[in-house]
Amino acid sequence: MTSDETAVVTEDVIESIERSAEVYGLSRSAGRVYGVLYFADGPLSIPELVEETGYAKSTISTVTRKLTRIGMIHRRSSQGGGRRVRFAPESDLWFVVQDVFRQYVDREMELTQRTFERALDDLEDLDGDRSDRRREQIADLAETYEQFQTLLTMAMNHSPEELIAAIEQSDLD
Amino acid sequence: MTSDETAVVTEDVIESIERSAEVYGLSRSAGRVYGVLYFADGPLSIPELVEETGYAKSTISTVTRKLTRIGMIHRRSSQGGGRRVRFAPESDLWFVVQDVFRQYVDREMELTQRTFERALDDLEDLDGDRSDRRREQIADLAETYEQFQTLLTMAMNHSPEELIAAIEQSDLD
DNA sequence: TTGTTTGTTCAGCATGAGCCGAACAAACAG
DNA sequence: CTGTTTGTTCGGCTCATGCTGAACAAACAA
Repeated sequence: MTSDETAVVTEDVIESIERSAEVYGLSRSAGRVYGVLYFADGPLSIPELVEETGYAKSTISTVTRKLTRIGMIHRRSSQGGGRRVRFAPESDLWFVVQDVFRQYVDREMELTQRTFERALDDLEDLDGDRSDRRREQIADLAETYEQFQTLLTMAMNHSPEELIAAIEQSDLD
Repeated sequence: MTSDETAVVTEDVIESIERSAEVYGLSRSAGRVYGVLYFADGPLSIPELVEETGYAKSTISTVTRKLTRIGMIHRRSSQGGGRRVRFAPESDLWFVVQDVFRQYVDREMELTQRTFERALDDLEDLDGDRSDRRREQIADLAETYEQFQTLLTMAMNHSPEELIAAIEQSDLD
């Protein structure tokens, strides 16, 4: 731990990353680990992360596994041989968001739409004002949901630059 | 509680709404309350919601307050006079999303950007390789974040139809 | 071999959120 | 006024989650 005038400034930014991590459903420790790795001079091992973050070894082990699974950090394993594993941050966060979306949200939305479709099928056979109203209500819900789904799927297949350009372009009309 | 052949089908849809509510950071009970109101024949009072959902009165009171605050349901108060308050669902969910975003996420992101700017200012005065590297790293982060911010802000100022059309249009190039 | 370092797993503790029932306040009906 | 209905607030319970320390396994060094 060498003397470093930039440490204080960096600390503020890492705390900000911590808070953002929490907003997006990760733990504070996960944000801290990512932040430390982001500013590190190279990949860090678990003991080094323990030293830098102050968290227990077990916490670092769990957190690094989770962050690796969602692609926010990467294992630079077997570098220089040995058992020692090192972690490096993924700097393209948009890529991470897209990947997480594809794994979780997308699946959930498809399941929901399937439920709507099945409900509409079941109502097909029924007569009466009530079932007519239900059909309409569920069809409305399904349409809104499908719109969200379409929008998010399209967003996940483009870069932020492309999306911003597309919307700006359409605003010129 | 009259006999209703559509109840079974509706139940599946409400459960689906419950799960979606959880995904977006609300409680299961909040999803249930919204679902019941969505399919109700008119605004419901707290005792009626207790009857329909099975939750305790205190839970309904808390949940309706929260849903009202974020605009997912509305108080149809003082209808027919008296103290009895009734709740109706907001059917335009995109509107709700936009509103919640403006209140919470937007504020959080602006705060984060302010932190980045302050950090860059502080680093201005320092010399040396390390502070040069820090400046670059933080500038990268800030740029990514600003891109997200821009994108989301733009999304919040358009309808889903407009957004989908804009992206589809740009895909034709 | 024996000792050291690295990494994982697991039981236990603390904290926070959701929900409940009870107590309370407010409005109305008789 | 007394009793009933509606709505809010609060203490307490339960469950999930983050974090820890300790025990364990695996690789290396002596």
